[in-house]
Amino acid sequence: MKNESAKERILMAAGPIFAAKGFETATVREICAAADVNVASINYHFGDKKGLYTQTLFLARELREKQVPLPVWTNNEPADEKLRSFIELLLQRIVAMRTEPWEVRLLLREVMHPSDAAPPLIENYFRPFLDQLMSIVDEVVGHRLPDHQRHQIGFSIIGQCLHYRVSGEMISLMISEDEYKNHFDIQNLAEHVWRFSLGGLHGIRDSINHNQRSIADQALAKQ
Amino acid sequence: MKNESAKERILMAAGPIFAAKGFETATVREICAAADVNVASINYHFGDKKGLYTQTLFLARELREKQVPLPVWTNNEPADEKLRSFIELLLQRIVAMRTEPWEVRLLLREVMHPSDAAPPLIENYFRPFLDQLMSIVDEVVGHRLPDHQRHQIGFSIIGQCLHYRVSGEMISLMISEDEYKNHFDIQNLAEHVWRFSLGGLHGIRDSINHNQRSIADQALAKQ
DNA sequence: AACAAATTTAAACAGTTGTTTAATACACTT
DNA sequence: AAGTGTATTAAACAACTGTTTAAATTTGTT
Repeated sequence: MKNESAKERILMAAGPIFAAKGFETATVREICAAADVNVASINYHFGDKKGLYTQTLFLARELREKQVPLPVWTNNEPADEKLRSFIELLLQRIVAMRTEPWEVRLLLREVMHPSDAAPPLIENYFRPFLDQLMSIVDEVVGHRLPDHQRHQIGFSIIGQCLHYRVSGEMISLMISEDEYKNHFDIQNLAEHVWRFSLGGLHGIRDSINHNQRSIADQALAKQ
Repeated sequence: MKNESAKERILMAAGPIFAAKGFETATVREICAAADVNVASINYHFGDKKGLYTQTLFLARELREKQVPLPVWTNNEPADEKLRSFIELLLQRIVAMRTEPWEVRLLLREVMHPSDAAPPLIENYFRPFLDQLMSIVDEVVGHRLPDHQRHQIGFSIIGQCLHYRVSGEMISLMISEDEYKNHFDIQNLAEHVWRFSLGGLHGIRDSINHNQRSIADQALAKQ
């Protein structure tokens, strides 16, 4: 049972607990009990509680990177389909209710309340993710939009997905159990967010083309 | 300075502190110091800390209801414009960074981590809000969609807005200061979310019409 | 086997937590 | 003015917090 070293066991035990309770509410005694080590071990190996938290956060990112690497598509995959699978990946990463690993919960805590450890997390983890999403958006729209608009669109898509995580409990309280079971699983949500976002992107694409050639827009306005 | 009763002062002092720190991290001594009352007063007037929290939560909803009542439009306002102003209201209510009152922060805490006090909050506050949004969606789309789709659309719009609150700090860390100042104020965000969502809704509307008469869809597919 | 360094341990530390107590002060009616 | 119920107070309570100490144990090296 004690194959791993005490330091490793602490690190592994700390993850789920910090993720569930946050830095303040999680206690060192609780973590040490879960790791089956003495209360003094955290201070010996990590200096203090904060040191352990930082190390745990870095470990979470490292593990998550290996678990779900950025997707790579065949070079001629349609942009719409890329967006579809990206959204599904996003939902699966973030919102997967039952099997959600502690790494996700911990990283989400950091998203909502960034600490000093946030910047390296952004550069190595979040920005590449957002970049890939935005490059798909470029493809769907037809060309590269201004930075601020690319960001806004990215956040619109991410925001929709994240909402089912952040407000997930509240949502399940607001709709019937049947509706929740039948229409709010990952597959159905991905389908909806995809269609909704695709409509938004087409609207943007068409409003640009409208300035150049008003054909498409007239057809839209007619019906 | 002590015009109000001790009970009222406690209630007023507790709001901002619970909102800023959450139930666990906020301390009774801190609240009592802010209210300028004895430490025993909370237990005397509210039974225990939890009792005070519940009362504070109800007060927050009550105050917020008066501060920002649901908007009422002229009967012939265009649906698109209703959606526009609803989104702007939503962003103003939720995301207004600087002047954000403690009531909003406290209610948002409850959205993310519902307690036993959540159900009455939903019925009296959140559901009417969602209902109004969905009825606007009905107007834009042209008729009433199935319940699950109405909900999904509502959550797509709310999710986009909420994201700027939930992940606001992280977003400000991810984009340049200039871009943030110039393009991520309430006005610009409302404009974007509106256009993006309108596109999504038009997409849904057109895909329905497609089944009946394929004119609009052909025009879309052509360009 | 013997020494030295690294690790683990039980115990105690000083500080904070929410809550309770019993004495005091206040407001109000009779 | 006396009496009564309400409100406030300082003090102490027991439980818990992160951290430190110094002794005991394990580990690795010569």
